[in-house]
Amino acid sequence: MKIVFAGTPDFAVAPLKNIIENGYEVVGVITQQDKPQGRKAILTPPPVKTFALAHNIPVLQPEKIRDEIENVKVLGGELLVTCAYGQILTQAVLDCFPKGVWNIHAGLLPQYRGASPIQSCIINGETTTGVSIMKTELGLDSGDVLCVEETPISPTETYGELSERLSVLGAKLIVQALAAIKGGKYTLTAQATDGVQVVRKINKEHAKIDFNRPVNEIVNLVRGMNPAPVAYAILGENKLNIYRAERAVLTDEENAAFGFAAIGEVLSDKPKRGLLVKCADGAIKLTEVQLSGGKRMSGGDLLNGRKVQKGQVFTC
RNA sequence: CGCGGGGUGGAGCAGCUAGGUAGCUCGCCGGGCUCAUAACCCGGAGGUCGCAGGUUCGAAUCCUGCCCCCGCAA
Repeated sequence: MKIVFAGTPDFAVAPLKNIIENGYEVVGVITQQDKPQGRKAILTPPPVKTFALAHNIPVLQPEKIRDEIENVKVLGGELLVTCAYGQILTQAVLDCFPKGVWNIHAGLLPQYRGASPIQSCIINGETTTGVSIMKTELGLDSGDVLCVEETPISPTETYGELSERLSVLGAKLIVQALAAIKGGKYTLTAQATDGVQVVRKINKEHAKIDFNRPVNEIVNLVRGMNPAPVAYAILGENKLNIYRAERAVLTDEENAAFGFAAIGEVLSDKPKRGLLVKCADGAIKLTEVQLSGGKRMSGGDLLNGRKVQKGQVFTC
């Protein structure tokens, strides 16, 4: 069975690797174009491209895949596996593959269709997610599901950590799915018609912390934004990136003392106590932070250098 | 030539503009107070101030070159 793999970021590498290691013939890889990365804007190939080239697999990087149908056909694949590729496919693309187009989706369906299933799950405070292998059709993540495996989300797990786990899970599932497809023994299940939800791409605009929100909601936002695009808060002229945070457990004395504090006010003066900030329903402890231009450090260290002091108030 | 911040004992910072004994907070070690402590008090160890040149009687501080780290924007 000749397979073409379409994917772009790190997330897609493990599945591609596992497909190859299970003896499938990957005749081509389709990925996004190289993009300038970092401060020097160095042109960087997507991780999947790097991996493919290292395994001597032909790589296609169409600006718009729908305009390069012929090149896709030339690869000679019978089946297309997509995994975080980053472009919308057209019917003409789907028609290139007699054994179908199958997608590895890092979320449960139909609740988490769309571009940011992993991040959105965490931000929404879900305790369970999973990976779905589905048949790709023209609708957005609306295709029939071949198999699903669920996994619990730990209360402190970040976007990056969960993404890594789901990538490995996806790698396992796609190989099972390919075996089923190859043997012709599988059943497709239509997605439920209620509970459909499409989660959009997450960007910086969603990453600003509003301390008027409940503590748990902010903690989840911080988790879902780590490592990118990273939650942040504004303190005067400074922007503070927040990588990790947790609910602060307050003593009775602290509760009494903090009663009059403003929303967003820094409550702690002792580095040992950690960096506590007042929220709608309690206090949040910012445990890993980074000031513009500075290193990442604990909230305690930040207090220690007095870049942030008790009584200052974050802009909400 | 995209914009910008930074490299000072183990950690986080000040000192640099107007060169002249290495500072602060924390950690660590020892002692004390205490029923006890992450609290408090006393004492101590620990730094070629990113690297290399230069100016100077004297450089963390001024000049030149280089290396490294990071935020923003793409």
